[in-house]
Amino acid sequence: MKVTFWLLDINYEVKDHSPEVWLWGIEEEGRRILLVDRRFRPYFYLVLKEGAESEAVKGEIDRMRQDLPLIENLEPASMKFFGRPVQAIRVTCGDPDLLARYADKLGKLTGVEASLEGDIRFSMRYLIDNGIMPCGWHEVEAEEVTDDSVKQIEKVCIVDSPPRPVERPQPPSFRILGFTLTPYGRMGTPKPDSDPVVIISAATNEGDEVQFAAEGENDAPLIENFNEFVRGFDPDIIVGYGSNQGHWPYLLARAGKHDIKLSVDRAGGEPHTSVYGHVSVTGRANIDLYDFADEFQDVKVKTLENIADFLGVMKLGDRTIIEDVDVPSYWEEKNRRPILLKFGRENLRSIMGVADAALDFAFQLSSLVGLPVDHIGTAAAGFRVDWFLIRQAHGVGELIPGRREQPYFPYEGGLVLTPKPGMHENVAALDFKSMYPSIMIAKNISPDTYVPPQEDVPPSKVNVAPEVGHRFRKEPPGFYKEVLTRLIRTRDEVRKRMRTLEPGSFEYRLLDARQRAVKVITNATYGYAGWLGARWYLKPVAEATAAWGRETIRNTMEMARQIGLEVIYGDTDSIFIVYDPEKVEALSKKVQEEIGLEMKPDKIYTRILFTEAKKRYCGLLPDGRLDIVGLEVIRGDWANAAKGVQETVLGILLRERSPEKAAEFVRGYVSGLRERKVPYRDLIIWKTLTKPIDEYKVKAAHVEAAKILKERGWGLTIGDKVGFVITKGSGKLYEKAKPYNFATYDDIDLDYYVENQVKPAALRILEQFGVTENDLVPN
DNA sequence: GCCTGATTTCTACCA
DNA sequence: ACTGGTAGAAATCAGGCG
Repeated sequence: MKVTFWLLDINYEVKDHSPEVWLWGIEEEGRRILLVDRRFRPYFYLVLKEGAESEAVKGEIDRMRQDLPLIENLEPASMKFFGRPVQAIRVTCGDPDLLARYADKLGKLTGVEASLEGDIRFSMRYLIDNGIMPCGWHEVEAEEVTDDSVKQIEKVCIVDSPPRPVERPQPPSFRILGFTLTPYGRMGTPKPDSDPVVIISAATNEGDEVQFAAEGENDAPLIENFNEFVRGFDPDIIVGYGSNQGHWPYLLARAGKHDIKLSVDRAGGEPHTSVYGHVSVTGRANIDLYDFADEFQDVKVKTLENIADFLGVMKLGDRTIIEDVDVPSYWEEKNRRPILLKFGRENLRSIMGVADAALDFAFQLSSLVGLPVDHIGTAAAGFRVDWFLIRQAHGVGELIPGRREQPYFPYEGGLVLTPKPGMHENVAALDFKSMYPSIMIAKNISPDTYVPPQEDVPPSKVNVAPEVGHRFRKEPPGFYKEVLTRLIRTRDEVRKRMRTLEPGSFEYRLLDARQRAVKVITNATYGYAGWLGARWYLKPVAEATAAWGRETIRNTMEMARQIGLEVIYGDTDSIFIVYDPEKVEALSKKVQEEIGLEMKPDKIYTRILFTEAKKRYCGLLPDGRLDIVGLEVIRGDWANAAKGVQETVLGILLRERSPEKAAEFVRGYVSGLRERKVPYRDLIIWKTLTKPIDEYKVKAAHVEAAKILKERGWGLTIGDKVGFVITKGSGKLYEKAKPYNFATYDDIDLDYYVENQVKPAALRILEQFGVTENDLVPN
């Protein structure tokens, strides 16, 4: 019987050294289905040394068979490795969990140059070899069977033939569950060992909203209730915020305390932490929206409430925020408990709203890269590119390189010009359309086209990178060139189709998510090529790309000058020039003809202000908005007081061109600040802990604040943002830093905020106009 | 021991 | 746990000072 399904999750089981692949999906008719494939075997490749005989190596392997009894098959294979044809033996081994060990052992044989692909996880192997994409539709021949095990699924089938992808206009309708916990700890950050969960809030995309409350401090019943609720609703997708590192592990630990099995998956098991640190709920897609918070670059402190506020899902002004440590005071008081429950519901609504904004992208990224949607969020950018490339390589018979330990040597990157300081009228920022990918395509830069220095190749056959001298064959097209060309073409096609659709329509949204996913992978490829962890790492690739980039921007500036355009600034792939439409048009044309890359105006500024610093400027756009780049205003580690003042100063200067008025404003603000009129929250400074507290070499304000938090029971880890204020006292700054929630307005060192926050931020700009520190002293 | 300028450490940004 | 280039604050070091 033919089954059409949308792939939600995949896992595998090993029974008596024999693997089964389980594909969890949703049928077109909406039934939830499990497809079991018992026909697939894991394997790896042994690449033979030059001149080594396949039969001889087979003989070597045969002599080891008693040690490696699960070898099922040895098959010669003609493959490519970095574009070079190689002879290999494909070794099939029955048990996927032993594959890596077998691959290592056989890699040491005399006739073997390399053992490859033994590190590809079995479920990924299955997807790749069959061309199956998570979050996509497939057809398969399968027989329905009756399944009497504990699986929570409507239909179980045994697969007869490999599934193949098919096109369908839209995904099935999902059942989505959102959840959040309220843990209760009287000693700082709650610890699952001692502190119960007092509320579990859950909602479904069908409009149900429930809250389970603990009985006193006994959370056993609410865990049971949650268990039941999840099973009853049977979600396809589970969303949370911070659920991978926070809620799931906490809930599991609490369930463990009570000997309750948290059986919320579809296979009768429990959630478990798996690759890249995601929590896997078998048969469902567990998605932690926090893993997609990076998509919202404008939000500096990535809390759920800030992201929900940014998206307009739930405004900060309209909601309650209760810190973990304050939970007891709400929970214990009868009349305050409803506020705590309300806080839970608000978080839940935020989660559902953020899910609405982020899930399309997650699905598209998953189906582009080929990683299951529950892994894709936790996989770092480098691994996303890695898996994308693995798919592409497999498609063209390329062997997948392993990761290798290697030393790090830095190389020179993009070119940054010193700006012409001051105010400029009518300036255009021109930039190259995906410069690095375009260069990699144009120069055929790739690990497989690289010609090492000792190799003799006629100069006419290679492109030679400026400054660094690396050579790349012009033909045939390299791996990166092929891949990037396809990506760019795909994105162009998607965007073309979008233009025929109503923005806001279902398909438009889907395609927009698609093109964003393609863009993310395209833009990460250059950085990936220079990343030590990349399977296709080759320093000369990244180094040559950057060198050609510098040459490109230098040549472009020279052309601009020849045409009579004044260059004010430039950074990596952009130049800022005084705008003259005709000359700019001429420049684009010339660049296209002589360099072969596409360059166009990105933004036109009515007026733009540079200081002498690179990477920091502010422009006024025709619609009246300020475009602020690099300055304190858009940094997350300055007090709002300073950021706000700087933004206002920029506004006055660029819109009204009045340094006097700006200085007057600053004086007024400083007076107000000294009179304690600035809200406390505008004095908080946020900084990230980038390493464990005891690894810091110098004493720093945010680290000292973090230590205080830790003493009081806060659990802080790498990546956490610490909010602190500077309090009165003597000595070093770090001695005066206190967590914002452990200080009051009376403790604040207002002088610090005037002298080290507001004034420097304002003067950074106002100095350009001859305004001095004295001019900012209130009369 | 204190002052000062140079250097290091740290974070967050730009492309 | 994608790259290098950069600004800026604060801590810390190193040397001058009889």
